[in-house]
Amino acid sequence: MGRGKIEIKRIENSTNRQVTFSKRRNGIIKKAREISVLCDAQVSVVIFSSSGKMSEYCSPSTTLPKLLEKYQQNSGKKLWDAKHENLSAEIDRIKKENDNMQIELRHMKGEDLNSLHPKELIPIEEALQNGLTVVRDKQARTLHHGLFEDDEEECMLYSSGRLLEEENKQLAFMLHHQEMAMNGNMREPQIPMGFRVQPIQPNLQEDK
Amino acid sequence: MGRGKIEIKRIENSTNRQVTFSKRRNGIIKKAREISVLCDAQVSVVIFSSSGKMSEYCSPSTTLPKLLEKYQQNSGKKLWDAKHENLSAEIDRIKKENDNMQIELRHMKGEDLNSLHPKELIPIEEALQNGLTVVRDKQARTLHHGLFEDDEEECMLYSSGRLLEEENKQLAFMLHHQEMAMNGNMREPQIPMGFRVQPIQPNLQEDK
DNA sequence: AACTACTTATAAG
DNA sequence: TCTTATAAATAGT
Repeated sequence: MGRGKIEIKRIENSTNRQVTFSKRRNGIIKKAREISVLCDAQVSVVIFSSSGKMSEYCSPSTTLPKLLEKYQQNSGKKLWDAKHENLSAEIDRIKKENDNMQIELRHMKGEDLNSLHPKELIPIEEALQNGLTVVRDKQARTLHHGLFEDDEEECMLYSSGRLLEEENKQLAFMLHHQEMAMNGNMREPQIPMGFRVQPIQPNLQEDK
Repeated sequence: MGRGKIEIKRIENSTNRQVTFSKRRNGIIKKAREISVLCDAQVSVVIFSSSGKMSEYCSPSTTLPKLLEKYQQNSGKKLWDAKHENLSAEIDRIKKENDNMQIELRHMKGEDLNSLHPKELIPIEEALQNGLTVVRDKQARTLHHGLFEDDEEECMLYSSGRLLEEENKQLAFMLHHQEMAMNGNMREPQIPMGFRVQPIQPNLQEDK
């Protein structure tokens, strides 16, 4: 319909193509509107031009999501379930990760240990011992270097902690060795049994 | 376009309406096909008749899901909002939970402690100490009640662990108190300073 | 479902 | 974008 008949094949001239697109797009959307009114139909039209510009029509009696829901029911085709399944799978994956961490954390806190084989306690104990050593070392350093922020509480902590600090370091040192002897190495303790802790005697040194 | 001009309003005669629907639906789908070929466009048409019969067209260069994905990006409208959003929100929630646990776990293992305020080390140390106490208590009980599975290693562990066990319990006890004194309570230690650990002297009891 | 007179859409200018 | 000759769609039969 026009001054000449045209073949239905890609219009090579870009300008012509664009003009024709515009006219025909309007035509289709007009027709969509008409059929929806005349025939009480639900219609959705989505058009992307070759340059990516989008146009749409959806009959006023519905919405695109509703219409697409109906489409799925009617056709049995899945429009977005693939996405949903991906998301669901992702959720499962993360939840599993979560559970594992939760269990590990519980174990570290001494909870739910009954379900464990005695052997499995050993790495947990080691991890705890190691964590404790690191944390205490960190605390000791903080005390040493006065790295506290400037609030009174910490000043008090600092001054009153002075003595305890030295003592604690000794204890930590002793303990560390005692624990190491106790743990993985139950068969051959590495320090003499009669060893005594003598807290107020500040000459024991950390390795350093 | 027909023998007479018609007004664009619902066709009341049901038969006429159905016939017109059929003709116009074909017309729209034909036009959709034409524009997609002529203008290199991506087109989707979904039509439901008033009686619920569905017809569709989708240009061959794409699929409905792809096209709808593009639609969402382009329009910003959510087509499968509810489910999708819920799932995404769920993922975010779990990921956050995950991150928090990960951080806690790292801290328990003595990692990433530098980012913490010295005060924050205290509860961690307490948790570690508590975990250690529980784990060791559990190990001791296991030893006591001979709950080991039947492999040689554990028999050795059992026999050689007997003495160490008692000793360890004492130490754990001492330590626990010492730590408690050191930690949250730096200002008022709860056990005398001169306290001495005397490992081989099995009369100290846990509270029980 | 086919016909066809008429309206409508649109290709080319 | 607007015009218009012509092709195409379609209302009524």
